[in-house]
Amino acid sequence: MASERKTSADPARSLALLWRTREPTSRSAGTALSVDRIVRAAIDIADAEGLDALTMRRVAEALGVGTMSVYTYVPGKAELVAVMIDTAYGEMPRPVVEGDWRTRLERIARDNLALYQRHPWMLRAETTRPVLGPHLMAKYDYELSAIVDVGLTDVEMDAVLTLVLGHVKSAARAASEVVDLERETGMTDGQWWQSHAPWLETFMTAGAYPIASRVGTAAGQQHGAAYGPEYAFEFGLHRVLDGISVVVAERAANR
Amino acid sequence: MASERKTSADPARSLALLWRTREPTSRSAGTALSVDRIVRAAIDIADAEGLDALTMRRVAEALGVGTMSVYTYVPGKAELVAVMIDTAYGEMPRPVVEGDWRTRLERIARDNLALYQRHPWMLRAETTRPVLGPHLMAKYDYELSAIVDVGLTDVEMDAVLTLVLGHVKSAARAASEVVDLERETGMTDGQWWQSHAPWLETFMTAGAYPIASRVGTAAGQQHGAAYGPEYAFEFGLHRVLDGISVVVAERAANR
DNA sequence: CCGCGTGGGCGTACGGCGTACGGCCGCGTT
DNA sequence: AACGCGGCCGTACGCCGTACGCCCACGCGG
Repeated sequence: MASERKTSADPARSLALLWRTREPTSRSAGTALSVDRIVRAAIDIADAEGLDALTMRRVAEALGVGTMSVYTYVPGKAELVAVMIDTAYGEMPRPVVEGDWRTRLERIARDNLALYQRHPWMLRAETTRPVLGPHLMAKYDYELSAIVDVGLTDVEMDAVLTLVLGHVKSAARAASEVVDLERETGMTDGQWWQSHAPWLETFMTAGAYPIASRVGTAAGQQHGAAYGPEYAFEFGLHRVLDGISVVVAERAANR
Repeated sequence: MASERKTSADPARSLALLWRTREPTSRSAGTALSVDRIVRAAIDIADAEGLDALTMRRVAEALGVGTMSVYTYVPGKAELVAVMIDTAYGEMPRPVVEGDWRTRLERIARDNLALYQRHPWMLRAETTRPVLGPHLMAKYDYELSAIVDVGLTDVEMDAVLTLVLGHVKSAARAASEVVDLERETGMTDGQWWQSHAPWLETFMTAGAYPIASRVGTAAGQQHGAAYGPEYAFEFGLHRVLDGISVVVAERAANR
């Protein structure tokens, strides 16, 4: 079962780790381990095999050291995951995008989707409070800059970003579920449905859930699975941007 | 760490459990345990102490039986959680709402938010494929009926619901994080920020992240924490509904 | 040049998890 | 009255995160 949190009681320790406040002593120069090497190894494992495969023993093994050596650099697993998350944010592109705010926001949404596709474990790890590392700050700053001049209040800008990123995360999660259900059961999404459908029909007395049956099969088969999540992402994104346009237009009119 | 899934290889067993296909034999009449009693106990534990506190030993203890007795009625923990989820869906109200589709969708969003507030563990448990139990079907059917006559295609109706419910879940998750961070650290959201802020300022060299700093403090202090998540929910919901209005109007015009 | 303190590395162990396995026992059926 | 089957559950296994304390080599002050 998920856990995380627990520790983190000491803000100084956690934040110092995220911000890498630790000038390398002459002593630690020639050591085998470092926070960076540990984080890199951990991300590789999580990318390749998912968050469940990420154990402290596994990380240590990948680095060729004893399990407990990892704890020399990282207070615990929760903190390791936090640094992994901030590191992943650091990899994101932050291009200067020509065009209007809508173009920029759409680009941001797609970049975030790509992030979650590259690191699906983030979808299950980001549960607690935001990490407050340097790369998250940079990301937040960059994303705000895309809409800073459209006439919204600061609070509204934050809410807009929250909305867009929330949608991306939801859609990414749906897509990721399809993928790793496939990995775990060895069946495609379509095959999974086919194996469950006959049983479902057995239970559902005819005529119960009429709308659900019609829409469910339509939604299921029209975009024959695997393309489903992408459709949901695109549809939702355009709806969300349309909705934001309304406030933006309001503000522009009142100016 | 989170796990779930694993088992579930056998659709028949899982679905039969969800749909309670199991006529009570004369033998099982006077038994102490039942799927319902187990599920009820499990939901009580998860409601009161969170998903981390939900262990098979704990459930058995609450029922006054041996740990392994639970496995007589439930194949494993993943399946238990699935039944818990479907049961929770069953508690939701499904009133006939007067008014237009927007009124009904808004009501649905609030009902779903209330569900997540009553059962915060669902936010962390619903990760895998939807449960396909009778109550989820009923919920899906009911929610579709709210927008069945606005002129959208079946696929679009599904996407609209996905969008709205996704937003609700994101907002509920944000709100839930505030609550259980408070429970775990014993500090309010404001206190947490105050304890981290001085450290953050130490690390952030002045002038870095200018927009993030301004907007972050504005967003943080204007609606002085604890009210933040509610604002994000309301703001996002109105934006989403506005966005949906646009497609609905398009379809109405083209008819 | 030498001793020593310190910090990196890690072996062992503990408590807790999900659950496989096999046995016991009392009831309903024949 | 005998039987077998299904509810019940004690024990044990292999995982997990991590507390604790030891060893050793290295860098520095004398």
